[in-house]
Amino acid sequence: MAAALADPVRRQILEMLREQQLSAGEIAERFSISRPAVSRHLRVLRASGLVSDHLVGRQRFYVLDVEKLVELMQWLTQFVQPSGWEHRLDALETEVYRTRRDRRSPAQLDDIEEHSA
Amino acid sequence: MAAALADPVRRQILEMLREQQLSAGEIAERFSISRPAVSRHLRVLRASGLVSDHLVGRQRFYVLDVEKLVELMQWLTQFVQPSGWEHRLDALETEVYRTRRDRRSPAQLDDIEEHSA
DNA sequence: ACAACGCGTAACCCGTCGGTTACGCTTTGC
DNA sequence: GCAAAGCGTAACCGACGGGTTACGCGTTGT
Repeated sequence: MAAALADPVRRQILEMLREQQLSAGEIAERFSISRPAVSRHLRVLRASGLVSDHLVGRQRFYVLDVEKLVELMQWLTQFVQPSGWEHRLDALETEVYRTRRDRRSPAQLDDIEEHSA
Repeated sequence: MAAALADPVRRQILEMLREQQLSAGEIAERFSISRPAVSRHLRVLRASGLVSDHLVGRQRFYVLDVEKLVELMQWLTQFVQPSGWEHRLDALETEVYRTRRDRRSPAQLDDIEEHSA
């Protein structure tokens, strides 16, 4: 998963998806690289579980899935632990779902089962 | 910097340094890969500012430098922000020094000034 | 002074990554 | 039904990453 964050393009994609869900095309047109190149970055993000996708007609929409980012955050706490953080991290999960609610639409949650990276 | 965290060996090294400073040899002997290989991982960590090093005779000791990890943490907050976190992040810097205090060795804190990667 | 130690660097090999163009499949619209 | 749109995949290629062995340089100890 950490490897997925190594690439600046992929990090930028995640930042885009922070505000709203986007189709593959919408994402691609914001980069100067070719569309297939972006498509593969999206595949990596998908495989690592950082984003979810769902099809709407001929478009594929991507949605940020913060769960893995929370894991990263938790890993980081072993190095940096401001007082009172541990409990906050427990509460994270709940907060996450609230944030996620109004992003995705019909949304199958199956993709959350994929484990790789 | 994110690229430096992509490799599992390097992440593991950071975890080792969390408890105590270690010499290059001490680090290397905990891996099954060759010493030069570890040495290069250390170079990457050094270049990205994740660790500091200081020489003692013919040994080179490595010390964790959490600053860049704090930056990562801050980047992550744009995706995950439990209520009340923003202020805690401001207080992070101070906490960092406390954590670092009781590592064995004289421990110069100058390394926090180094900016790279 | 000299052998051994601790560590970094160089040269090399090979797998992976990230870019490109060409292509194919499904959906949309006329 | 057919052309165009929207994406993904395949094949190819240069660059990079991480492993190895060989080597060099400074430090330590006798």
